[in-house]
Amino acid sequence: MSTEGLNETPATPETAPSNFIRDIIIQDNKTGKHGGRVHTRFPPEPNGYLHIGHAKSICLNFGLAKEFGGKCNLRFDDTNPSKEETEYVDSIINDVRWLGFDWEDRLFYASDYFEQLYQWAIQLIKQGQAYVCDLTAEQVRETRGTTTEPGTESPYRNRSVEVNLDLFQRMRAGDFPDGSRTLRSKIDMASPNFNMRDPVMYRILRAEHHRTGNDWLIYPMYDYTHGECDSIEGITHSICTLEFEDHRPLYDWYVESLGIHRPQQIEFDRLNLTNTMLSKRKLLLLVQKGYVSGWDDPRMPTLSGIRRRGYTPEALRAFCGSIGVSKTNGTIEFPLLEHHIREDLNARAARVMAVVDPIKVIIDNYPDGQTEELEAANHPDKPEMGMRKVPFSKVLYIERDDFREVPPPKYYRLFPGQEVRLRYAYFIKCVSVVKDSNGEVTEVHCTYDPASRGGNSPDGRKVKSTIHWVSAEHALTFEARLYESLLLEDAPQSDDIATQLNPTSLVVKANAKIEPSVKGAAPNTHFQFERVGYFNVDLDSTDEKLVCNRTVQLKDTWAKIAKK
RNA sequence: UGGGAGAUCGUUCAACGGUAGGACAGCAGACUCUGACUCUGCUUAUCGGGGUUCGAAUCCCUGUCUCCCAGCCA
Repeated sequence: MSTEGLNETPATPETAPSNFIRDIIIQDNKTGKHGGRVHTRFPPEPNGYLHIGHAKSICLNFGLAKEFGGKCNLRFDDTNPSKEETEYVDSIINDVRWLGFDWEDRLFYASDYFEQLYQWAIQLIKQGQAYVCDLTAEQVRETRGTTTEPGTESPYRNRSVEVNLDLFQRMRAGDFPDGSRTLRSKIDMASPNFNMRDPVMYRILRAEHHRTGNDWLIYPMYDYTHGECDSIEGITHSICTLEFEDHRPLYDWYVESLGIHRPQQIEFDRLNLTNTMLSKRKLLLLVQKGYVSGWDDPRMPTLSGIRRRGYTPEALRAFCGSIGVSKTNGTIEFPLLEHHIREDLNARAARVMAVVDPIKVIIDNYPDGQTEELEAANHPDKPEMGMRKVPFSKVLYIERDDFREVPPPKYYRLFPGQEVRLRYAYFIKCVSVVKDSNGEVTEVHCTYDPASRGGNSPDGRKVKSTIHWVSAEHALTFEARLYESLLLEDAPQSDDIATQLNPTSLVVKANAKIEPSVKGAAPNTHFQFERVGYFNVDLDSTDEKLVCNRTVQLKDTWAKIAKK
């Protein structure tokens, strides 16, 4: 045991907190398995936008490479042109970069290797390990067998090498219609692993590819492609998610049959998060059906959505580092993500006063028409972030929730007879209220103590509460977009997305008020609206109209007390 | 049902035959010009049953439960 941290051992690969993949790499480096090299890759298919689940994989792959002085490639797995688009390629490049990772000059595409893959397919045909099959998709399915029964061999399985070579060449040349033939691996129709029952390597598909256009009429399947791409790039550790465990024997079969460099496939559990969905298919549905405004809707778990919401790459990286890597298949609680964004923003975001749901306060004994400027700190713990001036006058707005005509137990904000502090300003005491015909309070009348200017009374008098405010005359009106989780707390497990959506996932406050100092703030500037939450300036903001997104609420002890 | 993988506080990750620990969440308190932050303390776990061992979360056997697989998707 260490002696009270006297000679603290520096963190080494052996002593730092680890995970099973890191352990494998450490072990491999010890045995010299890959010559001490660490080369990983992040291989998305460009068929949608990246989400937080991908962030876990990105941080893992790039993080491991960085830690061990290795490299990590960005490679697009673009073997199915019917689903892939340049729009997705661009967004993925942008998102990985935003997350803070650099693939240097190693941006690759599976489609870069189409010709090589084709040549290797010919090699497998020549080795008697691949054949052209004329069965239809339906027939292939019917002959695949079941969990308990072996499949039956294709009648085309034993064609001669010459015939196979000719047919395969003609598949490429366009002699046959889509779906009429495939190139299959000759492995084992009786294997308990379905992936080994003569898997399809190539299909005939007349679809325009986002990079190769109409050059190809046949496209390689994932299983045939992935290991070889890894091999070409010299990947040492090919990290993927759990559902590919069953594919590993096939991955190995291809690189071994071809006699090329064999990377090691390692599977880990994909990220699951409560209160949101991380399936590309469902996210696409949300976009298509208009439940959200787009892939970058701030409620979306996509990197572009979460970025617009105000999450930072630093927070996301910290989150990914904290969730660990295993094969357990668990679900992370959303509050852990919120914890990390609060932690990051608490350290960096400038404080500002904004009233999201305003109610008018009139200081009866404050001179009409008078304005003064009060000093406010931009950050309570960071004097280097400076001070700013906040205008004060007779008519103010405070948060509606900060006033109660009849205070509940333990409520110590403003109510008739109660004295509170206006942050950085004065002590005020509520003396009366004005109501409209519905009995709703429209004005709260107070008196202030001029001696308490700046926020403290010379007589040492204490107040229980400090509330935030803006001057009605000086405040900017802005639109506050208040977000909650996309899905209901106890969302029913079903494919019907509509029934799972949280109806209050977005609440727009069009008449929110904010101190004038924020005027002109650039999009994506982060603020803490004191006592309310962390917000950032939305892309929709213009010079005339400020729009802010609530990134995350501040922790709210009062809300818990009030609930009891 | 055949194959593959997994099971440790509420959640998640660690402990790699030698004191079950951290983070988040929760609870209680201190501090506070943010009911924020910070700080202090507390609650709670080795899936069941056998074995091996001086000693088992860890090794062995057995049972149970959960996840993945029968695309010409990735």
